[in-house]
Amino acid sequence: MAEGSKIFEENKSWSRKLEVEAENKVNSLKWNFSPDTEKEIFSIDTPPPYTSGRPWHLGAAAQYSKIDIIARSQRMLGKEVLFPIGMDRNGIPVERYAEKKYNIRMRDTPREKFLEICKASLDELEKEMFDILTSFAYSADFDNVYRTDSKEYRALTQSTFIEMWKKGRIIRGTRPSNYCIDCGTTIADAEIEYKEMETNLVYFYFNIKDSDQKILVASTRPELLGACSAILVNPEDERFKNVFNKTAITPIYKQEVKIIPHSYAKADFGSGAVMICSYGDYNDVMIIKELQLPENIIIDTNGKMNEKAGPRLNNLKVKDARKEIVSMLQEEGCVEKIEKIQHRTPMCERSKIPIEIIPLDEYYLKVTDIKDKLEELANELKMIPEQHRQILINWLKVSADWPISRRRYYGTEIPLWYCNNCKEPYIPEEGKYYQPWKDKPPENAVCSKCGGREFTGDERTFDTWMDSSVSALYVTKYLYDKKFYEKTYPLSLRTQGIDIIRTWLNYSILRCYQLTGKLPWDKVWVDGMGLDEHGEKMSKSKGNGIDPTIVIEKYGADAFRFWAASEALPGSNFLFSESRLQGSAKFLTKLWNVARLISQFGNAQETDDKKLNKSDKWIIEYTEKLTDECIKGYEGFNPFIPANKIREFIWNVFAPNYIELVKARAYGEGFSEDEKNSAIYTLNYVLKRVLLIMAPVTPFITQTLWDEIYKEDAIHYCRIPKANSYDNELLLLGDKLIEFNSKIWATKKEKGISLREAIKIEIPPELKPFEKDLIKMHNISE
RNA sequence: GGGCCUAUGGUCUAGUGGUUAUGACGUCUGCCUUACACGCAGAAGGCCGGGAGUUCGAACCUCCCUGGGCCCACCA
Repeated sequence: MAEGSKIFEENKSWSRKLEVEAENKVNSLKWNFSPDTEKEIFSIDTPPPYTSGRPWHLGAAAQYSKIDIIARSQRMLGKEVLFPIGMDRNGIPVERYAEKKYNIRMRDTPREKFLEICKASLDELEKEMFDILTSFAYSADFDNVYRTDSKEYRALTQSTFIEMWKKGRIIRGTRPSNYCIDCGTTIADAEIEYKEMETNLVYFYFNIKDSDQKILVASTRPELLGACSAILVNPEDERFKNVFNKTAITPIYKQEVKIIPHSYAKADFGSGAVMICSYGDYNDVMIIKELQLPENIIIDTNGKMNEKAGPRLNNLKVKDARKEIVSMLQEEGCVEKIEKIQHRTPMCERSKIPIEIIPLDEYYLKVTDIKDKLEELANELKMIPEQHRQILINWLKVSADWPISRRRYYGTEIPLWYCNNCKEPYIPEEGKYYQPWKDKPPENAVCSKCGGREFTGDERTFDTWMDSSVSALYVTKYLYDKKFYEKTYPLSLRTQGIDIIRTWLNYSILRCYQLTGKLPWDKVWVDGMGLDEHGEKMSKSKGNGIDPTIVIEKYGADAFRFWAASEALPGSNFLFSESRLQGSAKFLTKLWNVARLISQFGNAQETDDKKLNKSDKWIIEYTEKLTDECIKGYEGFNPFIPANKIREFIWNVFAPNYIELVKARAYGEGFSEDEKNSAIYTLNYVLKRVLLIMAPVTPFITQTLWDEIYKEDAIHYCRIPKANSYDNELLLLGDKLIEFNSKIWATKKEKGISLREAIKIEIPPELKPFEKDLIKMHNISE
């Protein structure tokens, strides 16, 4: 050990304790970005994590580790890296968090007060997020954190809305919308998830007008009977031929509805006759539109039936109304039977309750008329890995206009006022942050239609994806610094998970393209998801989530990062495994001990190539090859390659085959000063190189060793040297050397003698250049 | 019903036409060899999901089948 090296004397293994000691140095390095650089610019658009606090998702922490490896490696490859960090702070999750924590209800709390509570919650949670990020040395520009709820960010969101409004890309419409009663707002298709649920399929009779015939209808939504506007039967269905186009009378309500032959009705489902109501599901929406049937809305936005549903159902919740109407139908004696079926139900992904389809007046961002262009863009985009492109394309094919208004509080306000006289919307100029629910419009505001000067503000906010989908514009200062923007947009890389392709990726392309006419990035890197040890998605509700901070405390951040990098190729899902994480920690200890050994020889004098021993030349060639492979991995944003290549090199080549080979020479036992120097020089050469190429993956241990042994500047400010070409023949000879070593070890084992005992064995002629080292290494006797 | 992805020793994972098929974890055996027992050395363990085809040659390319995953549509 290096003389006086306390850290090596006291620590035989790498540990979290040593990381914490290094944290100050590693995390105090500054990563500000300068656009006026001579260097090539590399800019990354990373997901601003939602400010949800602990426990953060272990899979997310692993993904951010990989993203950090990408940023660090690009710096060490000589690029000027724009690596911003943002916090996504808008939207329903924090509102729910605040409601739960303080036991309040958003709509019963004064808006101003509610916003304050949300903001305070976010500030607390945000601190936790930063602590986690810095605990694994996330190296974004923390001096310039952006927050999606800041004035500046919201002004950008609003400006982009205003810009699109002016371009005619925003439409207002009363369309049947996905409505979550719990959230009290419209949600987008992308926010819906489906769940198989058991439900009752109720069979009941309608009378046919002016006849004693009946028709049997089956429905899972009998409470919508009052909104029934038609009955469909299949045109091929013989059972119903005699009632085609006749009029049926709804039970209870006694309304007249037509029986229409339509291919949508499937003869083999239920009774073969389906009632169309406004609105039970998407098909009702389609059919009512297609057949121009009347719309009769009997569910209100509070999730209760209204007076049109009749006195017995009025004011009942949907679920209760469903039970009640079944009783009512039974009282009328028209229920045939009730069947239990499995039903795939659309649910709100946040509140996990079934959505209702209710027509509401909302704003939409036009998508349908540019779907072809979007698909073209999706095909132009460079995707890493390529295979995930299809998820985006599939989604684009089915996506519709995007409803962007939300009836919530904690979000970016829709910057619109309405003329008190004629209701015409007034839209302000871009560039400022507007809060129409509490502020008056700009002083000079005049209604463009009637000249009115009195306005009422819109009280709604935007979908949060309206904010996050312009992150690429915010981090390139689209609104605030034209020069900066021109230097950095489009960005080099978008990094994200596979789970937000249909939201973040899709919406970002849509929005940035509409505003700039370009794709926002050159390439998109899409990672898979972190799963638990059984391959199941981790989630709080399932209780299989793992807190990354606990894992990091136990095994260390570098071990965690190394595990994240080495576990699977980017793009693949990866399973959490404590034993493999432990394996990563063991490898770091291996590296630690390699360094401990080398450090005790001190530094060597510079040596020219000719003076190097053959063994030394060999391992240097190997190191060049390794460097080359790692650089290629980094250039492809693939931390898997360097992590695994370095581990293999250290553990299977360098430590057992090279170090053992030259250890005696490094100690100077029976060798000349030149030979000794050659070994020490080479050991340091290789170690130094390994630390450099490994620094992006494991910033703590590499910095610690760098400081301890080389006492130079921060390793993370260094460049990875360009790989030299390497001598393949010498490498092949080295493989023979490795084989020969194994052969000797196996022979000794066979003979039952210990590794240091002498053995008589012939050294193959081709390995003569290594003879002197080999004799010492294996104690080969004459 | 449509689409996409995937299948490699007990587990996880590399490998895109010619390799004794990679590595990790686990297992077994022997070793505290003055860097490391979180270690060292050795070993066992794979008809590369099944079948057919292309090819001089296939884990790798094509087709079919089967299992797993994801997305979309449908399910009154």
